[in-house]
Amino acid sequence: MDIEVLRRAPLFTTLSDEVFSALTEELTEVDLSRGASVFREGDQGDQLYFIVSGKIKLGRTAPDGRENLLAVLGPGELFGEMALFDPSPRNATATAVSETRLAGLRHENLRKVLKTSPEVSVQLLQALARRLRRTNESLADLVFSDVPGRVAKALLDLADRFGRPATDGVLVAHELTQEELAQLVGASRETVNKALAEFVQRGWLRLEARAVVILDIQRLRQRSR
Amino acid sequence: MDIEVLRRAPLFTTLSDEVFSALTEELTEVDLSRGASVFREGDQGDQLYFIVSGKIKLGRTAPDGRENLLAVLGPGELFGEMALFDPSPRNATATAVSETRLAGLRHENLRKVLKTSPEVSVQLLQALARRLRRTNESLADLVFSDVPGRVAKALLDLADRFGRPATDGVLVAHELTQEELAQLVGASRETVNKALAEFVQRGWLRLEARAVVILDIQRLRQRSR
DNA sequence: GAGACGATGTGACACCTTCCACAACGATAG
DNA sequence: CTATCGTTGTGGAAGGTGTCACATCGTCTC
Repeated sequence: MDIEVLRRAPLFTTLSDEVFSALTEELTEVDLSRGASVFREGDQGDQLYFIVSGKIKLGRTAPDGRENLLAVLGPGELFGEMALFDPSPRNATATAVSETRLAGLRHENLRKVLKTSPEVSVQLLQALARRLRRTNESLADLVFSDVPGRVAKALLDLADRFGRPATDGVLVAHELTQEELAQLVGASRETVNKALAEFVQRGWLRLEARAVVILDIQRLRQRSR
Repeated sequence: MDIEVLRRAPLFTTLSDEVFSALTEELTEVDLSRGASVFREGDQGDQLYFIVSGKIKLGRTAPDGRENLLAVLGPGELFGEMALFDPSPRNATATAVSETRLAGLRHENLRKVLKTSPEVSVQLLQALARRLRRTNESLADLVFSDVPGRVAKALLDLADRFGRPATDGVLVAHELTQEELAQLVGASRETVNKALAEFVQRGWLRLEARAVVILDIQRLRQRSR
């Protein structure tokens, strides 16, 4: 188990070495390949997960089968925390977007940590507050922006979190298909594809396999408002 | 200050009498009339609020002036908690929908309580988790449902929280204008008005001044899916 | 290399929703 | 009582998006 990533995660940086090592004893390692699910909507579950490496998408399925992504999370981020405090079934499905390694923590073990080091609860509160803020943001975007605007915003957000400087811009290896990107912004694949094509045609982007290179971040940012 | 409502609120029910009375010493009373704001988007603020009586809407404003409601909250509910843990400006404006009385609690005072009774942090975590769950729900609705469906859903939700049995159905005194209801479901006032008119015409609803009476909750529920 | 299959690119059309326009209604102030 | 202003009720045009339909491309397998 690669504990370095965990040590650096906000939730644990404040912990003393002793508490932290006691905690790592309790962690369960989970490995997933693309498309594999950690849990599904409706499941019972009381486990909290940290992403050690890879990416996880949180999605919901409508009765008619359509899907919608709530978030795409990367290394260092956590999910499944709601099950710990709001005792109802999982309200989303968590699926690996790429090869992914997780560390799982059971409710009872987290309890122990919360007892011995209450500052962890503040960290958890912060994590939840941030997530709520992001979700509120997405909600406002859905109401205010058109599809191209939401695509631009999603790309910028992905760039912030997964982007790496390249020779001619920022490489965003999001590892999502256009179908998944469409589910993330709440639109059809076709419309997203046309939005992307327009951005490419304007010279703001270059498309690669499950990745984009942002060439003109200024214009893209302007279009996202 | 009417402390009965606070005593019953989930956040405080677990507190001992001593801790609770120490806490109430720290509360600030705030009275608002319809349209008055507690805080605005972009404000700095480190206060958490409980609704003693009345209703509060949390809204966001787009650069072009359009508005969008994140939630409408009633007695016993709390808001403004994100400012405590995610140290950035308010990302929403809180406005009274009717005559409203609030109890405000400053960050430093909450800290004190968290120290002496850590179970409060679990309650706060639960409150945030519930809110996140609700927001995720709204997000999915925006993607999956058409405007009439979202209106039906919003009415059912308001009925759950503010409804009272009446002679011929459930009276929902939401106190919102159709404009506000439209902002809540993320649609234009006109479209919402037409959806309501259709429901009335089908005999599912009766409209009253800033209220509705739900006559056929079954059909309405069916339409909301 | 030949299929096969998933992912991507693109056009046409239908439909829902917004936007604009205007009428009707109700409460409040003078 | 009347004028005003916010709210509600409705119709029609314009525009964005989803759906459908197919072509193209790439990768993996045999």
